[in-house]
Amino acid sequence: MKHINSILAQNLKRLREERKLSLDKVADLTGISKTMLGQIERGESSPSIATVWKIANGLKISFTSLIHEPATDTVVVPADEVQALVEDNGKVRIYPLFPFEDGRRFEIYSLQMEQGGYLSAEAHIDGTEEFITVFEGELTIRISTEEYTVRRGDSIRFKADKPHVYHNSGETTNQFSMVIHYRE
Amino acid sequence: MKHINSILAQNLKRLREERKLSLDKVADLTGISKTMLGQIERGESSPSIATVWKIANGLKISFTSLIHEPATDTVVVPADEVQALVEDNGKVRIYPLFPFEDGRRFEIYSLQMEQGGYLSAEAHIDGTEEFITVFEGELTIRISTEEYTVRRGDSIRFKADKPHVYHNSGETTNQFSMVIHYRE
DNA sequence: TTAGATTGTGCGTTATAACGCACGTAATGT
DNA sequence: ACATTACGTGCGTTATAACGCACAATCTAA
Repeated sequence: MKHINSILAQNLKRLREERKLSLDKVADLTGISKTMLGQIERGESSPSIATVWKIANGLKISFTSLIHEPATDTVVVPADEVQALVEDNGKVRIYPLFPFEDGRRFEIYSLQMEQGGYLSAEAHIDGTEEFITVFEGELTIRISTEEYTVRRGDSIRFKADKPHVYHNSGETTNQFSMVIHYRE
Repeated sequence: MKHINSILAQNLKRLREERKLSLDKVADLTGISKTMLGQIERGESSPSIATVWKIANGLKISFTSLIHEPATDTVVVPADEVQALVEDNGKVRIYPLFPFEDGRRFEIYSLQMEQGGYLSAEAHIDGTEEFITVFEGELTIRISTEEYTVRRGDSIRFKADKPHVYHNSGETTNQFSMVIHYRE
């Protein structure tokens, strides 16, 4: 969600400049105002799919070529650019580091829970597995009736296609990474 | 542009019902209000790409699977569902019948020009060709300095990578089809 | 039957996409 | 030097996406 606008921005700008077209020309070809096109190129706007469709048609290119991420070998995600989701009245902070994207069947989170924090998760889609490594503090996971406690340095893998609960059972704030893998 | 909303609508509804999810559940998974989700499913809204991105992520599916047209063998385009583009103060009406779509390298229009109507077109991208068949009246096309007049039943093919002008040189309203082919 | 929960839709409000217009800058021409 | 054109951005307005709330219909429970 963070990138999609900038991806479109880059693609549109690149495609336009490759063809040496002005914003006016593209506006004429697509039926989208050049003001809007400019804002899209600068990543200042999150256009509707109808607008993107018109642009693709006007430029005679596919929809996907506009939203497809130019294959990069390396991506850096600075900590301060990740906006946390908070749960349990701020006691639990979830950082989505590498969200699910086409091609990959997993996503990676980093989580932080204050002492006593709780987080309950619905059952994921069938066959889904989670891989957790604890870097700080202590974490207790309850899956159905079973309960597992993992501490600093420990890891755990479990099938996440049933409801499960995370709980900071230690005395300090904990921190751990989570990889969620979705079956093909 | 006409369909994109309904394509997304169908895909979303299908994917949701396949998994037996309620709008509330999907709202929870995606962070999009169920009101909006409902409107999208009914084709009443043209969501922003950021919204579509969130839906794709929440449901763990690719962006393209949401906007990809379910392969249909047959498509009917009723005349009254084609909204005309008008030029030359209403003297020229352009009906986009089969717009450019990924996979195909051409698009098909139907045009109608009242007596005396003019329509000038910019140069298309290099290698582009137009195929025109006149079904009613008379049509004169000027490409650079050359001029060609085609009448009912006649056809013409020309390279459209330079500016060209269409003109109804006859005494009655004319009508013709136009196929524009873009080089690979 | 009645009470409770769950589902999808309608309504009013707010946020923002999208537009037309006009301005500042840069490039071009004479 | 000046005028002219072309290009991209800022501003104010309008259209509409997106939200929260609440209602009507359907299903469950007892």
